[in-house]
Amino acid sequence: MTTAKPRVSERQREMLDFIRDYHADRSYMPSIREIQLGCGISSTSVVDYNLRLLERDGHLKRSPDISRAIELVGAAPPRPGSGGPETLRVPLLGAIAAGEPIPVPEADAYADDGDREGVTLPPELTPRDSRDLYALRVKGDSMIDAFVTDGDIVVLRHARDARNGEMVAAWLPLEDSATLKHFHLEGDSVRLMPANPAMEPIVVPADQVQVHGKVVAVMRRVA
Amino acid sequence: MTTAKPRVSERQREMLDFIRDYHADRSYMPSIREIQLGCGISSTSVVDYNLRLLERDGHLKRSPDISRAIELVGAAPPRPGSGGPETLRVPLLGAIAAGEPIPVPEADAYADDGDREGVTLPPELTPRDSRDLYALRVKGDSMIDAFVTDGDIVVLRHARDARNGEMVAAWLPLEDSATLKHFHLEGDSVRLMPANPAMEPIVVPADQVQVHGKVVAVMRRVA
DNA sequence: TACGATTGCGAACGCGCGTTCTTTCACAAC
DNA sequence: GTTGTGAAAGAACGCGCGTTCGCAATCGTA
Repeated sequence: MTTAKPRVSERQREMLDFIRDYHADRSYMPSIREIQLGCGISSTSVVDYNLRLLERDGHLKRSPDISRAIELVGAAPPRPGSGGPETLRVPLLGAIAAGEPIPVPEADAYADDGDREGVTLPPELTPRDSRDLYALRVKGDSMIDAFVTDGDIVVLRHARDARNGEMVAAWLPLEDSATLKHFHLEGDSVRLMPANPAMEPIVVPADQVQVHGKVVAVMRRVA
Repeated sequence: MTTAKPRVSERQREMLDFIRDYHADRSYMPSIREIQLGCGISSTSVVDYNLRLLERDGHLKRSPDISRAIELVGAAPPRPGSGGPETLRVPLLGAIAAGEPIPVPEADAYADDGDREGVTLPPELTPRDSRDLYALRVKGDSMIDAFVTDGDIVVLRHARDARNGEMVAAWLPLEDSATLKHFHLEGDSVRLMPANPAMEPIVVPADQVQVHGKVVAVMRRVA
């Protein structure tokens, strides 16, 4: 445990408990005003103030301007197995490169565990939620400035959307191609940043891009 | 399982998948407009319409007038099992950064397998010769152009020399510090290239540099 | 062909809810 | 004393986002 978590005030402790309980009960998060009411606080700004501190100390994450966008980071859902360092096998579904198609990670890809290619993910690289993971081999240097280069293996989690700045596997239906890019939603259009100064960003209407997954880990074997 | 769940349309299936993935990723729920975008639907009212049907059929629960107030009723999917091919455990000996000392990988470091930190190396990253391996955590961006950045874990094989161009952990006895650099032997002086245009290469006589190991693999966990 | 039900589309409307600005009070530093 | 800082309070402000209403397209049934 490397998370540095200084003093939590009594009030912050109560807020964390409330949020945890609320989220366990419903499965969505409470609003600031609900936290205010649930903890007997007399102003929303106090809730905001303490949430800000809790985020600074790594107890939770917030997405600005989004309703009920609180993520609790501390308590990971209990792993089903014991406690030991387990490795995870994820399917290696193919390659991804600028301008080349990639196979879609279908559900049946997880079903047959046969001789399909795969990579083993060490626990150090395994995210908290280990579902819907798959791996792709990187072709080309479109993400050269994001420390991802030709031949790397990227591990992705299947997702249909992304937050700004995240590295995603983006599918362009019109061109029938997919790339690894940084995702930026700007109004109604999406900008895909190649993270390579030699390459142009791609800007398309938001409905002409489909996110297939977001990168959660990178592995490389140096010659 | 007593839930009566009639026909789910293709679109509803997609929406359920999207919501599930979204909630697994963040821990809050998507808004109607996010579902619209994520599933390629052209109107929010269509999303609302289908959510209404999904709620009627018991696939989820909604709280009216509350943002992102969707509850999935289905059971959480089981975690994928463990079990994989042979992985290799290598000791994580510390950190390496421009201008900071690193501990020397001594032989006894491998001896005690106790509570010293370590990383698990998947077979895909394991070199043919798996002896004398150790790992370091990268501090700083001195190798930013070599696709290695702050926080990465580099796996090295213990070595006292290197060929030109290889990435090595170099020890400078005079400064009592070590760095991750590209190694270049030129006559009887050594040039250590930072692979970062903002940083100056280091040129020193060959007897003032000591190679400690060469990088054989890189691992990174993306936030 | 007619007609209602189903499904989908787009655009307002209006509350939900995060954010910010101003004030206040306690306490420590100088 | 003055100054600075952490904690709290209350009130607006304004975008986020669920909701609703009008209207087209498709389909089943008479």
